[in-house]
Amino acid sequence: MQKWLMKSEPNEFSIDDLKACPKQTDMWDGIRNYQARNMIRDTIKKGDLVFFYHSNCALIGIVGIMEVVKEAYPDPTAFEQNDKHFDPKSDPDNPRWFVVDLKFKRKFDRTISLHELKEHKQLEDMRLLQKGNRLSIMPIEDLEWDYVLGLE
DNA sequence: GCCAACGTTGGC
DNA sequence: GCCAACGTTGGC
Repeated sequence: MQKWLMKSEPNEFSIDDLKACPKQTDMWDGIRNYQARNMIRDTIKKGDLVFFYHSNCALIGIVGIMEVVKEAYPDPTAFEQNDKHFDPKSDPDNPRWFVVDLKFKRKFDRTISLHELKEHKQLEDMRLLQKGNRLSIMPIEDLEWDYVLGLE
């Protein structure tokens, strides 16, 4: 089972928003980056666990855990003209963008901040901490996953 | 295929 | 709001 980290701006969609969804489950829509798309479409499997990361906010960091409950299917927002993620080049017969469904597992008692993650030498190879990294979905090594959980 | 211009991400 | 570090687009 592979582990992941996914970023979201809490102003747009926070871990509390996910928790408030019906069945505490929602589709992770709006991914418009090919590297992230490929991971969603090809690699992310049902049962995988995902760190929920809040970006672009006052307290940046990992805030909890979710679980993949449905594997890739076409992102419907790409076909909706009024949606901000509308992409006229995504053909319903040959979809360009995909989503997975994620279910809330739990929220940490505190945010494990980006600042804090940077202080741990054991985490220095984390994709998240590499300079210039902008991927909104990335794999997490098992050792990194366990280490982060140990900080909680 | 090159690369300049433009758009986006995301920490600060 | 700034801006570095990307990614994408499109003319050539």
